[in-house]
Amino acid sequence: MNYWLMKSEPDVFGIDHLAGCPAQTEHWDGVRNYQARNMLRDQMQVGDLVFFYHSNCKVPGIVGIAEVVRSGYSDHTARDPRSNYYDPKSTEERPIWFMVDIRFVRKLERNISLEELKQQPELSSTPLVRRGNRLSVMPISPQEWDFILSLE
DNA sequence: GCCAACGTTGGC
DNA sequence: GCCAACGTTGGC
Repeated sequence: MNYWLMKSEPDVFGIDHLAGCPAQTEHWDGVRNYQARNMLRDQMQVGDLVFFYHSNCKVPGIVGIAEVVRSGYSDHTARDPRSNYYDPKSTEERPIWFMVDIRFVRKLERNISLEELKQQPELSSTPLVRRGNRLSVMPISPQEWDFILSLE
């Protein structure tokens, strides 16, 4: 059982989009970064919990919780020439890119902004608050998970 | 919209 | 295999 944080732009796919999906479940496609890919492919397990983070918006921060309901499998958008995420190097037999399925669990009672997270000494070593971090999927320690929830 | 930070690409 | 150029991310 692991904890994660996943970033998404609310204008593109926000927490309310996830909540509105059939079965409140959606595949998390389009990750095209090897470090994030490795976590999707190798480490994320069914039952893992995910902080849903809104990035590239007015108030970036954690807005909800989701659960991994299918572990890593081939990201089919890499094989779709019409997709923004098309990568001709990825094939059915040898996929390069992976995705997981996540299901909406709940929204937080209030959004916890990046600004607020940065002010917490307990979170000083989490990758999220480190400057210049661009990972769209990152691990959260159990201690960090509990602490962040205690801010809610 | 700016720009710092970072990852990827490709020439050599 | 180095590294400059380029593209992207994402906070501000």
